[in-house]
Amino acid sequence: MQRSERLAEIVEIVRDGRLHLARDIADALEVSVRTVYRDIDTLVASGVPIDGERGVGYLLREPVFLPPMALSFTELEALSLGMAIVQEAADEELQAAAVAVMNKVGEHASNRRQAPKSWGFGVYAFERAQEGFRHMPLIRRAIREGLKLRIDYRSLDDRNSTRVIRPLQTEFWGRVWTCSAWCELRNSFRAFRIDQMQHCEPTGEAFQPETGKTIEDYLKQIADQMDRDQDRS
Amino acid sequence: MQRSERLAEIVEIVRDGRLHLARDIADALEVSVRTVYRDIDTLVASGVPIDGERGVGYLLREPVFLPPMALSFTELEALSLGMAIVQEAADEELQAAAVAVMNKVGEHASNRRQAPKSWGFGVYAFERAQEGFRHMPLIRRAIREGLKLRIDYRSLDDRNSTRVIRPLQTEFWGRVWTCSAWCELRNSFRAFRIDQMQHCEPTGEAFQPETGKTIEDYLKQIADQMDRDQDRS
DNA sequence: CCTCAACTGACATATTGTGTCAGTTGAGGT
DNA sequence: ACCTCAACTGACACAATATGTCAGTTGAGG
Repeated sequence: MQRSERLAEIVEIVRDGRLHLARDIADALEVSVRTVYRDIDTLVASGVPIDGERGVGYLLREPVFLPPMALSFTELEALSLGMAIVQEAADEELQAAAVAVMNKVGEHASNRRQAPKSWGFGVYAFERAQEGFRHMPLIRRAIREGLKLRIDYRSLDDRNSTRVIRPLQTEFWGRVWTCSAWCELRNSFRAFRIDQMQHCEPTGEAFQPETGKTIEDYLKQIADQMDRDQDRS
Repeated sequence: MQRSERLAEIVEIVRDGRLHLARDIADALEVSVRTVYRDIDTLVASGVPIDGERGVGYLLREPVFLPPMALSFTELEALSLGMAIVQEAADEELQAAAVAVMNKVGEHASNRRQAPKSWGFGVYAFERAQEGFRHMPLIRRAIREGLKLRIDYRSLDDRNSTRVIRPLQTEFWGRVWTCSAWCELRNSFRAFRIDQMQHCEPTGEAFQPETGKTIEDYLKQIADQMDRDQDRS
């Protein structure tokens, strides 16, 4: 195995977010431990955020690494359009992320002669409702990490309630965002408009995927319901 | 200079879309020509689409290369959301490109333990109007390559006309797409709804950016107009 | 103060990369 | 048909780099 391949392999191994001992990595790649130390040095020197702790092991910090990646022009256009829309249609955190993505991609794509300066897209007419985005970063984090949320919700017919939910997915409907969740008050799936949440905070409790209460179950339930509706008509 | 750095350098050099001789590359990197041939072998072997032609030189084919890139979770979410929207809201060519982008990113992002299987986004409620997308791939190509287009257009008050335009940018309005262009019939900027174009074909003529007729001029004109409107009120 | 595992330095050895040289090949021009 | 150009290939000696072994040091946690 080539050195360069091995470096990529180490990133792959460490990327699962768990602890890894230099010894295990060395065994997996069939090289000596010393070589692993040297390789990790090289990786860290070229910017890969690997943390090593004495007596503990190695861990990759947050970022996900994309290997050198070939995107065609059309794919770059899709990317550029998508990021333009996100900049109009989502909360500030995602807006900033979209800008960051375009910067990372752009700085390398733009030093080609044949590449146009402007990517030829404009995106308008998404009504900005900044208020409605207020809770989105928290909700996204809760979905990622499996955290229960307590929300004060005002339904469309103006009834207020406080519930604990297990957030599963957010949906974008062109203008408004909803969050689908397992509702512990009703003991079933519910979709909540994010702009109708008066308040939203983590309960401090985490939840594990549980049969019957996962996003897959929810999507299946919706699909079944659609089938039944069609049978009726 | 390290071999790995040098390989990256060669990609940088060749990326400008012009011809390069192995000799020139060798001079620029202060290595022998033989080494350049070997390096280019290596690059081609790892998938970089460099074309060499005997007696001519080297050329990089279409793709743009992104270097190993670190994306944070939030940036990945922005990407994922954007691609999901593009899959709903654009023509088939862009849809396919969006899928391809997610596949490229996904195959590397998804073998992390902490990464959720679903990225927690759903996108709905973009009315698909496949007919309206018919001319989009051609228009995008025309914008990229600076090609004049002849269109049969039906305006919203049902008047038909045939014009030659210099397409500058496409805009997405949530439901419909428009194309802003310099109209050679009216000798001024016009925006056309792409779904209202009955027919659309390249004239075969190309155009160069020309003072007063570029996308920058157009955007500036719109900005000026907005200022005037505000003064009036 | 003991253990664990990350880390460092030194040195011989194995592997890989590089330049030089001497060719071959294919396309385009004369 | 022949020439030129520049991509390409193979071989070989030599230079640079990577690797394993060994013998340490360091910092955190028990």
